[in-house]
Amino acid sequence: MDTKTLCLGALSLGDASGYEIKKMFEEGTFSHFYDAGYGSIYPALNRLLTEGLVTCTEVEQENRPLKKVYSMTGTGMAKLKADLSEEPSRDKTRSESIVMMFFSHLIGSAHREEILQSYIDYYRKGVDCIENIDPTGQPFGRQFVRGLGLAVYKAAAKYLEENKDLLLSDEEERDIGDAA
Amino acid sequence: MDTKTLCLGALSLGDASGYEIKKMFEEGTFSHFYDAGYGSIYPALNRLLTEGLVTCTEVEQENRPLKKVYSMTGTGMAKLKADLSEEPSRDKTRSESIVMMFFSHLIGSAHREEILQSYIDYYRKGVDCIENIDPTGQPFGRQFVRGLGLAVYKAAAKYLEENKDLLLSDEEERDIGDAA
DNA sequence: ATAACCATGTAAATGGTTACATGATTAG
DNA sequence: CTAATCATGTAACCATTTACATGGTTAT
Repeated sequence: MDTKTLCLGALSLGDASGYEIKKMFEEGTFSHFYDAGYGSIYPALNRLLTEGLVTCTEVEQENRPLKKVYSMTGTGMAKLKADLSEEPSRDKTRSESIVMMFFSHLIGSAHREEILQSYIDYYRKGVDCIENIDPTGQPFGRQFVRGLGLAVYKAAAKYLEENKDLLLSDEEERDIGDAA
Repeated sequence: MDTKTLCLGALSLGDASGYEIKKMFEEGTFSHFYDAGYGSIYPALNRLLTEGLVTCTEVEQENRPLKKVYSMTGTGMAKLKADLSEEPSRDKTRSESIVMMFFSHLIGSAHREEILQSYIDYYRKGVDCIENIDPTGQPFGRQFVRGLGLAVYKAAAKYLEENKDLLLSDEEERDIGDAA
C-alpha cells in the first residue's frame, strides 16, 4: 500500500484535486494515520491516470489557478478493493520528538522545553483536526477510526500535560556536556 | 535524524551488537516510537565505524556465531548530542490497518474481523513490551517516554476492545461489490 | 523433524522527501 | 506590504525495504 492506494481511497469519498487530497492528509480525515506530500501525491495521480484507474477534468476558475479534478473509474474501485484485501503491514511510527525526549539528559534544558511544548501543541492541534471531522451519517469504519484517533490523541495530550514536570525537572542538568 | 543517529543513541545506553540493537526496536525500549530493520542497522553501523563514531570488537562465543560488539567514541557522543539539538521533524505515522478499517465497508466481513483482531493483539503486545521496560533508576527522559508509550498504547487497546462492535456490525454488508 | 533463535551482511528496487520552478489572489 | 492560500509539477537525492546468502544451535 502506497500513496497511489491512498489517493484512490480519497477519491472514493468524492472527486478531488491533488491539492485537496493533500489537505486530507495534513489536517483532514487521514491526518492521524497516514501522510503524504505533493511530491508523492501528484506523481501518484498521474500514474493512476495512465493506468486508467482515474479520470481527470480540468476546471477553470475565476481568479484562481487551473484545477485538475480527478474521479475514480470502475477499474479504480476494483483496484482499491483489491489493495484493501491484502494483509496490512505493521504500523510504521517514527517520532524524532520522542527520541529527543528519551535522550533529554543529553540536550540543553531550553531545547528540551521547546520540544515538549511544541509536541503538546502538535497533539492539541491534532485533537482539533479530528474533532472537526463530522461523523454523522458516515459509515461505521470512518466513525470508528475517528474515535480511535480521538482517544489516542487525547490520551497523549493528557499525559504530556500532566507529566511535563517529570521531563523538565533540572536534576540532571550537570550531565550535559560530560562526554563530549 | 536517521538509523545512524538511533544506533548511536542505542550505544549510549551500553555496548551492543547490531542484532541486539534490532531487538531494541522490535520489542524493546524504542519499539513504540521508532523502527529499523537489519537492512538499515548493519549498514548504519558500518558507516559509523568508518566515520570513527564507534569502535568494534569481535567477540567469539561458544556454540554461537561471531558477534560484533560496538562501542561509542567521544566523537560519537558529540555527534549524538549535535543530532539531538536539531529541530525535530514531524511525527511520521503510517497505519495500513487503520486505512483498512477506515474503508471497512469496502472489504469482506471476515477480513475486517481479522484485521481488527490482529490490531488488538498488536497493541496488547505493545503494552506488554513497554511494561517490561524497568524504569527504576532511569533518567527522567526514559521514564517519561515509557509512560507516554504506555498511556497511548493502553488508550488504543481500550478503545479498540470497547468499540469493536461498531466496526463489526453487519449493517452495510450489502455495499460490498457495488461499484466493482 | 521443525521452527525459532542466534548472527552478519549485500544489492537491487522501491518509494518518499526536498528543493526547485511559477504565479495570481486575498487577508491581515 | 507581507504572509498565506490557491494550484501544479519535476528532478535529484536519500533512505529504507525486500530478497538473497549462509549456517550452527536449541527448544518443542
